[in-house]
Amino acid sequence: MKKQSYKVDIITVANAAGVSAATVSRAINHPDLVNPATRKRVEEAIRKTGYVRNRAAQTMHGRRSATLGLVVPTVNYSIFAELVQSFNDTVSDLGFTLLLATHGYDLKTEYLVLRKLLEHRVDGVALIGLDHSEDTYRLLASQDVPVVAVWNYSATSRISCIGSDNREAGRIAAEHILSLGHRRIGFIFPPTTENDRARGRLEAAATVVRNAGVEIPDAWSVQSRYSITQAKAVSKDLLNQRHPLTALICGNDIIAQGAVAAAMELGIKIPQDLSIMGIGDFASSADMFPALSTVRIPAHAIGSQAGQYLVNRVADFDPRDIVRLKIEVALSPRATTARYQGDPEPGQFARI
Amino acid sequence: MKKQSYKVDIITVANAAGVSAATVSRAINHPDLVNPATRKRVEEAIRKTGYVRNRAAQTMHGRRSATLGLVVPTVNYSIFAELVQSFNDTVSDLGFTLLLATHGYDLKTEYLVLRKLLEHRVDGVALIGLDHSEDTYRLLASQDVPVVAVWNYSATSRISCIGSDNREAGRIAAEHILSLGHRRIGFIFPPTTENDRARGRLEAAATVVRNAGVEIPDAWSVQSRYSITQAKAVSKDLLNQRHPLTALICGNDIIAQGAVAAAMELGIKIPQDLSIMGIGDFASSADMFPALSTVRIPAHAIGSQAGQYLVNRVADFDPRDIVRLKIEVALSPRATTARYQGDPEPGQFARI
DNA sequence: AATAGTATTGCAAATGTTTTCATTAAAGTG
DNA sequence: CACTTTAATGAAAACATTTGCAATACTATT
Repeated sequence: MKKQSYKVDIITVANAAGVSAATVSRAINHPDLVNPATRKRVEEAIRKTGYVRNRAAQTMHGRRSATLGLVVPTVNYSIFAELVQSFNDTVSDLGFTLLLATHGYDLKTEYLVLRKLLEHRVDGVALIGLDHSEDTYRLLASQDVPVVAVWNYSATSRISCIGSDNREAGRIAAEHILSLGHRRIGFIFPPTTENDRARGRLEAAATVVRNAGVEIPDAWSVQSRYSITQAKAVSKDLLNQRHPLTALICGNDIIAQGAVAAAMELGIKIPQDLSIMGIGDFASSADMFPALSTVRIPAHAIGSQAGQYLVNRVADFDPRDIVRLKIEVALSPRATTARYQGDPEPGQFARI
Repeated sequence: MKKQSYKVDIITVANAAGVSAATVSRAINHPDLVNPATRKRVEEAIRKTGYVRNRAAQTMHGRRSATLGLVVPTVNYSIFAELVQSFNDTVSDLGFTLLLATHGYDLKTEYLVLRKLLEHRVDGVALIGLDHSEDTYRLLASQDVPVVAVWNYSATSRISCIGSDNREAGRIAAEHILSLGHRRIGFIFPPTTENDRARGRLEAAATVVRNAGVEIPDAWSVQSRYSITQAKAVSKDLLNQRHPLTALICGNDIIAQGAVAAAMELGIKIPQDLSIMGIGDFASSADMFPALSTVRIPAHAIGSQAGQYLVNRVADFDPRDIVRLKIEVALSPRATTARYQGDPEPGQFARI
């Protein structure tokens, strides 16, 4: 009885319950509008027929699709994974299903996947960061779908944004290293084109360092993609050249983890011989050994706030204006950074 | 011109191109059926009007929804993240969009999110493992939607499956440890209820160890959820009790990473004082320090094979019978395991 | 030049809901 | 008891597309 092999639609249910399709629809979407006794009968009929309602039809009618789109560069590694999880948890509890798309750090691809999400008539969409192609911004404007840029905060964003100030994160990382007395500082960052997160962090960190009168030789600033394997290789390379580095500022925790592994493999003592600073504070950073010093960017809070905002926008609780929410970052000094023990007199950068 | 504020549908495009809606539809879905010149005009009209086609209408018509559902326990931490990524990459290239849902290791929730995916009329759906509620199996059968169980292989699965044999993974991990001469072995595994992956691994590992004549005191076998923080705490606890353990077999790499961090923090030398074995081989395992010995489960291959299979099933290229594909696991001995140096004469377990 | 075949297009039906409007029944109200 | 509300339901239109069928215009074939 339960295994209806052929299409069971709302009319099948209506017949089974001895009511009209309209009543079945109401029993599902506006239970308070139908007589409790009737409702019971409908529910029973749904159970018996094995009916699964068709959201496509609902969507087509102009009602909500009950989906939200989320576009991230990648879901590999922890950063965005954590964000995806909290975003999903939040919107899922509120009745939405997640349409996920990734673009592998390519903004042209981002435009294409965004289009696909809009074809599915997502009720709202979240993107990572504020670096997007002009096509992307135009498309979003033309569809006027609720949208939010997640991860980055900017006071001048073209669209609503919920996230942290990456320049601040970079600044804090650099100030921490400087305040420990380091003057010979290496930088390992991801490519900064089409990536405002990394760009903001690097620019701010480098500026702080230079403003403190500390030079950054070109050879001490290298690039690594978002991959622990590559980060480790790049770090090994850098450290093998025996530059007199005493500290390393990394663009994110994954790179920092690679740098830590590289240093340990080379027998460099952390933090005695080399301080390593990350940015991000991923799930594993606090629990690795030695525990990673980093700047905490609260991915969980960001994801859940973004989800909440989007749901509110869909329900039209929130205003249609641009909203900008800044989630504060915080220094998390742990075991991979320590005061420089060498020649410069300690406290020399106390003014920072 | 480009920013059509109000609804632009297929008819708007048809008018703009001076053709019928049917022709526009064909130009999009069956380009070969329409005159090249007309097609050009239609494409131009689409561009000009800013038309974004409505998949809901298409879905409703009974055509493909062009979405695939993926249900995972969680996307936090690397395991499933890696799988999600490769699955998504594969199906995305083939024109599908991913509907993602998570259930937090709760099978009742899994049923509910699966239902939501089916409401959206996904063209196919992938679940993790083979432990599912009876309701779930019934629902899948009644909807006869292409489905595949990912991650686990079982010769007797009720539905198609693509994955590795977790018992084999557990066996290999245990054999590796035994072959190194260890006899005092601790176990840290996740809860095994509603989780056939963990259960298979633990049962097989324990069986191998016992069959070798090695006892496993209850106190040496502890549980930890899938969290590096908890794993580290649990490991510290276990190691602090000063059981004379010489090796630890962990249910997955996350737990193993926590165990490694715990041991290092306690000043226990790895692998000299303690060997630690993981299962999974996540992205970071090879590049952490010391590099983690583990059993490789090729998440990337599994995800991409599963995606490919599902797409084929949707296109009806694959047979409708149950397909079972076994992805081989492999020992990845690295730096966290070493031959036991103590009292038992080496080679004592050579017969294993 | 007539015929058959093929390529291209349009018309209209069909898809599964939701919702407006109308209708009926039941319940208050004076 | 006649009259007005209120509650509960149904009929049918609307949503945006796809596709079977039919019609038309070409192209080849004899």
